[in-house]
Amino acid sequence: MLDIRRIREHPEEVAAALARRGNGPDLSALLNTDAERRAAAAEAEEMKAAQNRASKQIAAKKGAGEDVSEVLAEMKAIADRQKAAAEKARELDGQVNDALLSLPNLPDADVPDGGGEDDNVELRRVGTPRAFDFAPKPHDELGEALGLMDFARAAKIAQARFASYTGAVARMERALAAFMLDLHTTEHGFTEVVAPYLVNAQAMQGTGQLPKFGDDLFHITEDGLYLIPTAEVSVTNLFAGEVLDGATLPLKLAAFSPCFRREAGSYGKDTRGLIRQHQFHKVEMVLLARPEQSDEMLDAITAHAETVLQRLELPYRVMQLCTGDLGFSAASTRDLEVWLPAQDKYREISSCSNFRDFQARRAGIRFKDAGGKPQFVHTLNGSGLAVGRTLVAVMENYQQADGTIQVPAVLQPYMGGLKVISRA
RNA sequence: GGAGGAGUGGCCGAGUGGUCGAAGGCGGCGGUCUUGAAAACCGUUGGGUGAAAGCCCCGGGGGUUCGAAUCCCUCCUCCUCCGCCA
Repeated sequence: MLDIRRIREHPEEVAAALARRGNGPDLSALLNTDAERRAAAAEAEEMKAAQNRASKQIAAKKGAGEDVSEVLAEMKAIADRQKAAAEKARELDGQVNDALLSLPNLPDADVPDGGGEDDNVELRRVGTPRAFDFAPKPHDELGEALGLMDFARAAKIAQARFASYTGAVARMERALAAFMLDLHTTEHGFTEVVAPYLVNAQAMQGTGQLPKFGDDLFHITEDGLYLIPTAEVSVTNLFAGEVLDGATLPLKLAAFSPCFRREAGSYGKDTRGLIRQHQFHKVEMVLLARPEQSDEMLDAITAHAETVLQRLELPYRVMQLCTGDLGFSAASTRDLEVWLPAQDKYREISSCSNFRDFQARRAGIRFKDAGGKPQFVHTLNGSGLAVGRTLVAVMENYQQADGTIQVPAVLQPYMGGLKVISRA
């Protein structure tokens, strides 16, 4: 959430930054409500102060055995006015808060302007797509031909956009997750975390999924819980409402989790295979940092995610998202796109973002140095990586003419030394 | 799921309607003393908002009252017992 003071003090600057995302909102209504709110709050406070003063008087008089009936009658009137003013202030406060919760983060100044995906800027390309001497097949065809992937049965017990896989392919999913977690925890200094896969509405609001994007979430109304669309939600909100010791920052956490997305509005997109599923696994890196650390940390997590692809020897490119493609909560985002030979293009496999104090403000995550005032942390996160999509990339890039799949060297120790996946 | 108990400052803990943002202790910080340390003693020690005065915060929310940490409702969390269960 944006700082209301910043909006109040530099409205043109905030409006201009928001406009860079496309159809910028009109802030004048918010500013008017905020002004009314402050006036109402001031009045309520004045009234409350009078009430408090008189209240002490009553206590003192009573203590001295004096008659208080006159003051009491006066107080009743003040109390009524106080309540009315407080009620008005509270309502306006709610309105301001609702408006703030619906405003997206301001893009960083160096984020390129653009209307959407096509305006993203390629920062670098690493690795060379392999030259096939046969037509590479999509992963779902490969998996079904090997008898190790089953979309029909998954749809039978759930619905479309769910998958089931078996044997060596299932094991590779586990191997990938284990490899990623081991890499981040042993080489990149992350602490592994397991956190809830179902969270409450407040957590979803903390990281920015609610109130605006409830349609993208699976919601268990009976219990008031939501299935997480990413471990970012659980892990970031673990620290909601806390004041952290500044010396412990940056806090670097890595979590493996299933992710659940309703994919509302993506009908007809990526309907085949594992690319766009309602349920998938992801290893997520989450960082809580001091403000001055966050730029460097965004570079770092991007590099950590790239390391996974490099170790797997998968070709990829790094994209700087433009203002029009930036997520609601992010100030700056870099996507990693892996080469998928069957699609003949690069596809997103990781998204690394700096949220600055946007999420911290919503979730109330602060830090304090010895003797200092608490201030908001900066939050960052990055996929390291989306496991399902990594499986897709491995299968497609490592496929052989006979439909078998080589196991990347780095995964072989995680798969009992298996070198090639062939028909079960 | 049923029955009961409990949530107060970094921690422990007092406070059952009035001058209580809250005794006392521990811990932290500063000081006195000491060659230094310990002990002792003195002082200090939460957060939000605001230019300030002030206002708000005793698990969350709501209510009663002129006035709530204290009374009522509701939700959450934890503990004990029973039931069920990976």
